[in-house]
Amino acid sequence: MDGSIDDKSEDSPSSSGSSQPQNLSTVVHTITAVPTAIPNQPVQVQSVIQPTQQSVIQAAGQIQTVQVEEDGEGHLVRTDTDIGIEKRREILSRRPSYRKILNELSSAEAPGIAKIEEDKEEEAAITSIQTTIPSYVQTSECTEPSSHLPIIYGPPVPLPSARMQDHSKVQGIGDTSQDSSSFKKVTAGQTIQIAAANQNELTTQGLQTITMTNAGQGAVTAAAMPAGTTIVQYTQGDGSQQFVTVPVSISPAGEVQAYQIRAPSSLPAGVVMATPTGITSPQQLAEESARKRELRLMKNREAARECRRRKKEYVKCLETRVAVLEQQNKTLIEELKSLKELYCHKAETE
DNA sequence: ATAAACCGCCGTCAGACGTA
DNA sequence: TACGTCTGACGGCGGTTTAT
Repeated sequence: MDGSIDDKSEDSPSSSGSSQPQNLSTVVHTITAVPTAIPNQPVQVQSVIQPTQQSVIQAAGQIQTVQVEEDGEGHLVRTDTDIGIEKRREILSRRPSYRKILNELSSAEAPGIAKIEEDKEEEAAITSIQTTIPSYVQTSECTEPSSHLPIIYGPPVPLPSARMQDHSKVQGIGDTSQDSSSFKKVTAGQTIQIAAANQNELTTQGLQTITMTNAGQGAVTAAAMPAGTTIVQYTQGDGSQQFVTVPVSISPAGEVQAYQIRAPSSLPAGVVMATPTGITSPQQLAEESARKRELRLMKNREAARECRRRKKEYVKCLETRVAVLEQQNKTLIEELKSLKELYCHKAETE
């Protein structure tokens, strides 16, 4: 008996994600697993547990050491030991974020597997990849066994340009200079060409045009848009349209007061922020607070979206894990059974 | 056909937590 | 300590299913 229970072929249709199941536990050498959501595609275990092998299973904030030992009589005995009560308390006190959980899963089970990128790395990844890979493709290997893409968590909407964010100041509506102190007045409704420090970068990756449309004049339907706000529409390099709400005061002469449009790193992807200069009146303060609220809501919207996406992925990951563990359990039971039979048969012959 | 139940998604709020 | 982020909870909305 070589410990191999299932001798399925290596190229089963569901084996595309063999790298992922390997990460699930060090106990099982090669497992081909599919989420329970896919029926009639059995989880395959090609090489099963070895005595005295130890694995750490981390899921849903639970840390457990699974120790499998041979008791000297051919019986496999599993003993569970906690990894530090402190640690467990720490985990139970506040559930870690889905990002953290997935990161832990990834790092504990597969050093090679890509982790969920941190925010800074996200931006870098977005710069290089996001514009070419649709967001729905960018998913963890845990949930998409067939995917060999790195885990990249990005916003659903491609960025205008991450590099633009780095430059951080696409400034001076209509102003192509790099001097942030010089802002020019423009007339509402006109199309503005935005320039960056490196024009080539901008035209190939980022913003191309911005059209300022005065929502108050009915040019654009803007429900629940605070008074004085204006929708800034810009066209991305891929031709898709993006909209940003910007508070703008129109002077009697029909001029837009100077605003600095920038994209601070703290903002969600695709969001630029307009900072008014020289606001003093109560009305302007109210507008400013309304703008801040809009911004906050926008960011929270985005955060909620991301949170839900992570949660979904986490749940999928857990489902996969359940499938694998169930199969593992089944295999162990079968192995125990066969060993018992073998033992009994041996005892009879002697 | 239609009302009710169910489900999934979304936006918002509140509170906990992390960080500069 | 102020601010930003994350996430549970809540309610609304639209689509689908089911019973009548």
